[in-house]
Amino acid sequence: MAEVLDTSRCAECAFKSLLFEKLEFDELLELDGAKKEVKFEKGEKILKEGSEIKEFVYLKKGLVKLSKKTPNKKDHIISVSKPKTFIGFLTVFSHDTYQYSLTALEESTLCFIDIHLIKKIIQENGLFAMDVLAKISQVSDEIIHRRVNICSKQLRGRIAYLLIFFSKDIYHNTKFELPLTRKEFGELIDMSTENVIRILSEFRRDGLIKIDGSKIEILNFESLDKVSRFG
Amino acid sequence: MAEVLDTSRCAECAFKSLLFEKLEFDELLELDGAKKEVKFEKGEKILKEGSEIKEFVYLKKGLVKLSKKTPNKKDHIISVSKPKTFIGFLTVFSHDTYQYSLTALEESTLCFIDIHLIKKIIQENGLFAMDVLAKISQVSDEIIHRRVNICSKQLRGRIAYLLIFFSKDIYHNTKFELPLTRKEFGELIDMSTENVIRILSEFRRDGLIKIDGSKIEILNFESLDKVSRFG
DNA sequence: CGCGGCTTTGATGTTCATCAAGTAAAGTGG
DNA sequence: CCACTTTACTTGATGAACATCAAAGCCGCG
Repeated sequence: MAEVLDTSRCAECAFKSLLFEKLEFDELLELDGAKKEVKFEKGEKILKEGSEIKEFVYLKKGLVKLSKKTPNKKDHIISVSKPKTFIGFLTVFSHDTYQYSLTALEESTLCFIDIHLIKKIIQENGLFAMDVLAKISQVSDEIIHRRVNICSKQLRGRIAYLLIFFSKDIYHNTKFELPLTRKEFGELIDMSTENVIRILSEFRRDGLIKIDGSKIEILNFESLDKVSRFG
Repeated sequence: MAEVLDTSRCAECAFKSLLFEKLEFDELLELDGAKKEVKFEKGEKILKEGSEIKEFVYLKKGLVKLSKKTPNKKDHIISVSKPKTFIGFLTVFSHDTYQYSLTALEESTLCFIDIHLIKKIIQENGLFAMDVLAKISQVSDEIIHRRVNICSKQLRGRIAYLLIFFSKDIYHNTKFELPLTRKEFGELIDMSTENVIRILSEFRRDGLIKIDGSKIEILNFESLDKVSRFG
């Protein structure tokens, strides 16, 4: 179950994150008081789409997915978020309810900060406002960029693109454990589970990757990258 | 050719736009001095991807497309922007160069405002900062939402979705002139020109729409909407 | 032990891009 | 003004890409 942690100070954690660099010390103290730090197990649901936005969500550690139900009740994964980013950026300032569900893909630690406090600090601290803007802009831009890329590729290209994404952007390693089931993998790049498996096997036969269950190793990064760009 | 206009005051124009409601009068005056208002003809290129960001771009009147070249040199349309929105929101605060090209789809009037001035006002005026955040969040969210929707549908659903988008969100009318060629239509929703035509003809045969060149009229909104949601 | 969920492979039919060919409209140069 | 090119649009035919169905193996869990 989700477990509320005896929190470490924001000052220590926040200094590591780009966003909070611009905060004054008393603002950080105020954050300390108003935040909750919660740990989630792999697979645990963090937020449900449609629920009211009360807090600003920061992913301190771990990996989470943003998803949404389609009209025909299928799950659709919008994006996978790396640690040290703010989730829900996309809706927090323009909606009253979360537009996406949030689920932990690995054991993850999240900070929940009262949304009114964040808004207050934004209004009072111009540098902080600029940083939030930069971050929001960057996060949105990445998501859009990835979406456009994925849409315009054929299946082989999509799989390759996603493998390289996990390797380069998330794990910084050619060897990693895929945090998604094959089904989720398909939901993230709009293809059937069967074809996810088929193409992964194809890549294995072609010597591009090695697979052992959810453990994946990229053997030929250059070729895979070519497939990702032109497939 | 693009024509620099004898500009009307920001105060008048801006008061109509949500974003500028929160500005003080002297800030508006400052904007007046720092902005350029330019008119573009249909088809004219406004910005090229890769060029340096010096200005904040506001679409006062008209319609523009955001596009990008794929690695194999094809054009890809990211989004179509309605008037009274800020373009380039997606990159202005996180990059030095524009990530997308901008082209006028109709005769359009755009305002260019020195980016440093905007950043200065954001830092000094908290309410303005909050408004920019809300807008940026909303614009990004819409684009992501549309992209995800389009990706997850089959061709019939995509075409229907886009027709309804133009009818409801852009023209507020069941009758409108499609501002895109069939080819561009395809570039926007990732499908071949031929299939755009084929499916439009199909919709015509089924009595869902009426087509006369680029003039389109939606005859059966409900059915088209069903196709859009479940196709 | 048996059930359900995840994974895998093969077979089948649908959806879609591509190729080819033709028409219409619109600009271009003499 | 007319031949000439170019560009957008349209339809049909073909094959490739892909989803779906079916069946079987695997593993964790009650």
